[in-house]
Amino acid sequence: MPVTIRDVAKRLKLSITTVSRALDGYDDVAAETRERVIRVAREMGYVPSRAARQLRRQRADAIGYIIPTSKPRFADPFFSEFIAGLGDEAASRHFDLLVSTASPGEAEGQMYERWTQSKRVDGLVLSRMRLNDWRVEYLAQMGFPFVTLGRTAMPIDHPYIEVDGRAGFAALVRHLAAWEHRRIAYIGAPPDLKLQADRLAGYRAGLEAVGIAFDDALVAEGHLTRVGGYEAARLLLSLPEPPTALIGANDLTAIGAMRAARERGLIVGRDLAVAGFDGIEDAEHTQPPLTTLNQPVYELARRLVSMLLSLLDGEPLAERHILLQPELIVRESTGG
Amino acid sequence: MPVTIRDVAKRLKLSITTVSRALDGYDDVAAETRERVIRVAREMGYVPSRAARQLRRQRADAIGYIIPTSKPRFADPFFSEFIAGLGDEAASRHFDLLVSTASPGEAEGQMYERWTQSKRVDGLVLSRMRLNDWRVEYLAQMGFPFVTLGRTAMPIDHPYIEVDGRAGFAALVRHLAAWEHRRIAYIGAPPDLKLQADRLAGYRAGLEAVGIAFDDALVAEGHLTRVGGYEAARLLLSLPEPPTALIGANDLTAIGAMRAARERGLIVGRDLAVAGFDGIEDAEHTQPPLTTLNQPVYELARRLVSMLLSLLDGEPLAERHILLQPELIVRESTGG
DNA sequence: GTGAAAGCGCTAACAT
DNA sequence: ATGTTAGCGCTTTCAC
Repeated sequence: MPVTIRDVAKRLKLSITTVSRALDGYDDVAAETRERVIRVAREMGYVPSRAARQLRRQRADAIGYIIPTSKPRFADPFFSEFIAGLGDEAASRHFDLLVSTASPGEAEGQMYERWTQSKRVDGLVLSRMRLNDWRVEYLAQMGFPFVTLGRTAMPIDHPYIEVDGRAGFAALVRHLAAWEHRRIAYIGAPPDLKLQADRLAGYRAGLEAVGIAFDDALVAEGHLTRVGGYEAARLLLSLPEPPTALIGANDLTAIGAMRAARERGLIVGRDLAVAGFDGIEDAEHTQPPLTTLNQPVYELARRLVSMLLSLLDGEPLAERHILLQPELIVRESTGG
Repeated sequence: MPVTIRDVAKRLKLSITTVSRALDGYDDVAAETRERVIRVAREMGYVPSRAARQLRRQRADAIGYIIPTSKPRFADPFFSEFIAGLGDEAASRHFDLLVSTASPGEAEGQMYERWTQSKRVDGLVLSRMRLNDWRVEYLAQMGFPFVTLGRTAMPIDHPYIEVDGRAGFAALVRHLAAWEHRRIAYIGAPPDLKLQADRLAGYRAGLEAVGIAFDDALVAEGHLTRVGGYEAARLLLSLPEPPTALIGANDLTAIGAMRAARERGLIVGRDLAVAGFDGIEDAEHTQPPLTTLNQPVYELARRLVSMLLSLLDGEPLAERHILLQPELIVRESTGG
């Protein structure tokens, strides 16, 4: 039913080879022929069959991203923006983006296997890296192309972009200390995540830099969710000596913490400083607006795809490892 | 390099035909043979090539969703949840989900064309329907399978699920009127959207039901975004006779409106009632928590995919048109 | 119950 | 500069 390259060739009284090459812009077809081919192909509404091309070229012209989430409602705006970036960059390079969700666990492994084995995708983008990440091990060992947002703690080399959570949180702690905060709490992420190791290290480094002793009791674990932040903050705020400042591992955590503060009758920005990480749009609209460390998620995503596609094309990467600094955006939630 | 059906056949000393049929569970292979085939195939790590299968069967085993958004940062959690639902249901049925973003306009048309023409996907899911939606026209005319979240105003029949915005907003207005509100404002969506027509109609129907005259001045346009809601609310609240209640076409709009209220020194829930639509998670964490009309986005998405896949399999749909009622969730933002 | 063979639509050696 | 040919890996008649 649909127009094939054969139909076009027949109409033009050319071989399908010539048509194929003309369409792909090879330079061994006469300029005039090429133009005729292109014109007629368009007229006839010819669209190359992806499946045939893939089968022949052994390449899917698609990349994949598996959203790492545990809940059906992965309400983190971070991912929305990330996916938008991935999709836009991929589309602009005529690649498809396959998306799936899988919580870390068995099903996750199956997804990765399915996509890599069946060559449904030519490359993968990973995010929310674990310190010890079997995905990296698996893909590296398979020789399957991938890029990651963030590193692991493993010695396996691969292209990545990382946003410097350590430096960011250290700067944030110094900022809070400059406002006379001495009891600064940290609501972290699950301990197996690289970002948790980094951000916690940054928090500790910041404390040390300003001469505040690290206090175990002021560190809690959230789940990078509003609810996680809320619950952790409730505990921290009910301490005999509650903190005067609260840092969330991400903005959602901080937003949840703000709610806990309000419920205790605290005015955020006056009685309690709160800050997060990510720079999601919500953070501008909270009451009061949230101080945060901004990372350019959309751009990050585009750049990652760009790196991945270079990898696929066998082009050398200008930069294989990119470290970006998050930008401290000070808003009312930390006083002022 | 990868194991093909040929390798498996050779190892088993069977024809590829038999292997293929055994793997697909046909009943004309000896049970014993089938088991051997399946076992050996697994042992050898055989994974069928998608491209080959697609080419042969003329079917992609994939569905597509183009996120309708105008900005790079499509921070609406609605879409996150929707995509999660689409992806999960698709994956559970062994389909891929292709995702792309395109703002309504020319690029959007190209995306739809690309996906339908190249048979990259077997079916499409549409959302955020327009009253007059060329996408529906185009796909219907092409005979391309699709399902939609929401209807259009056109006479073209297709499977859809719709959440009754009209009934929802009518109920919401009645609820507000019961709390003695007489000046109820509505911050709508762009006028070409079906949901806007419905929700506005519901608003008007609600007013009429409780005997409040419709007042043009109390209707503003947002863009279904926080910023849109914020700006519209600023205008409305600076009216000589400002509203005492504010309905946003969605939760983001309402959240933006709450911010505008705070900036004017109004206490939401006491000086001003605010309500939205969607039931996104943010709405539970605002200050105060937001009254909203909840729609089960994740489930909707799964059901839409389920409908679409039935369509692709030529199965008759149990229900071709589904109308669901949103659930009014009353929280503190509307007093109480 | 199993196998031989054709062909999905395309690309890329290898002619000419 | 253009054409011939051989598959890519799979499914599916059609024989046996």
